[in-house]
Amino acid sequence: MALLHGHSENTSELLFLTDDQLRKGIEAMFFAYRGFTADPDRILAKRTYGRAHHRALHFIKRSPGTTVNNLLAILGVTKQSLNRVLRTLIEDGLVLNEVGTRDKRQRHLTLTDEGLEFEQALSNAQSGRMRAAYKVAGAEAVQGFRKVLEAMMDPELRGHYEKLRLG
Amino acid sequence: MALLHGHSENTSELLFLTDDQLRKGIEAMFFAYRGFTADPDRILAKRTYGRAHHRALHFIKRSPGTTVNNLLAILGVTKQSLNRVLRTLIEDGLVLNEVGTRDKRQRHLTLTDEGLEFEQALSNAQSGRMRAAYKVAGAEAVQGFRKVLEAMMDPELRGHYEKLRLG
DNA sequence: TTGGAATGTCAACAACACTGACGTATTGTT
DNA sequence: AACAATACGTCAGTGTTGTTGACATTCCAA
Repeated sequence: MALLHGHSENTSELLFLTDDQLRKGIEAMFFAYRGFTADPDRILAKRTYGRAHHRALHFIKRSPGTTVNNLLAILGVTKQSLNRVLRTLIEDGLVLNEVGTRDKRQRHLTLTDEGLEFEQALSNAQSGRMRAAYKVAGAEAVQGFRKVLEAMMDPELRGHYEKLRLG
Repeated sequence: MALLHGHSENTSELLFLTDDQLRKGIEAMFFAYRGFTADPDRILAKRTYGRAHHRALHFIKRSPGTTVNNLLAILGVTKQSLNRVLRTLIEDGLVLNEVGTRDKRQRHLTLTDEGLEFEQALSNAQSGRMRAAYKVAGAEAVQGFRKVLEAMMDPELRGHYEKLRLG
């Protein structure tokens, strides 16, 4: 590859693309994701809930009144898997399931007051660590952090991510 | 909080610590991690392996001759869980399990040629996407990316991460 | 009215994690 | 030599989360 270019870029500016740098990035993602989920996991365990419950609560809060199908697309799981999670959340009174008015096939999902409260606890735990990390790393690093993450997403998922940013 | 300081920092330099920015970071982590694991997952599925196998193979390759206890500390799972994975990898001839010479209680784990080959395929798939993301984001962004991730790790896990960097 | 889309549900299964208990070497300590 | 601790493996049971496949219901739209 170095033979294809005569510029000095290859030895000085592209050093961040070496196998070693990529491996470090991979390992950083692995260890960081563990930290990323550790705090909410502790809260979830008290209720015999898991990360799937957290994810559902998060995206229902972000898009109140969202449909099951929309949630399926964002979460990327089967309807059977999501349904199991939603059923327990509805039974436990954290999520409200209302038949659509325009299209009565659709179910619109909303958080109840208890659901909002629980989601807030999870969110606080997770964003607490994120805030600490942001503070340590600084504003510039945060920009780079998000830039790389966004480039790493599947294009289809990036679409969902962008859409959420506007909401 | 803004009341506690008289500087202009609070409105200009600390805007990256708003709830909105933190939420975006959280969602970016969620969607990016999906992309991060998508490619190796496809390869693993062909063998009825999962991410646990990938992780074991990765860290055994990184630290050839590592012991079971060391791997347990890095992966953060129970020995029963790791044992299930290691057993299949050993049975399938991807991992070598040798009794220690200095301490015969320990088992030293190494990849066989076939194990190295399979790990390489997984690694190529994963680092391919990482390389593409790095290229798009640029060297500076990559620095920030790693900085934030490292700050997000549990201190104990960061220790393992740092140790691996030296190896 | 017929076809298809959205949703829900039942059953079976697998990966991966957990706890708890027990067994077997081996090593270190008293 | 006796005992405790360590390293590893294993059996049994449980739970979350994901999967496929099949089938029913409700409802919109052509």
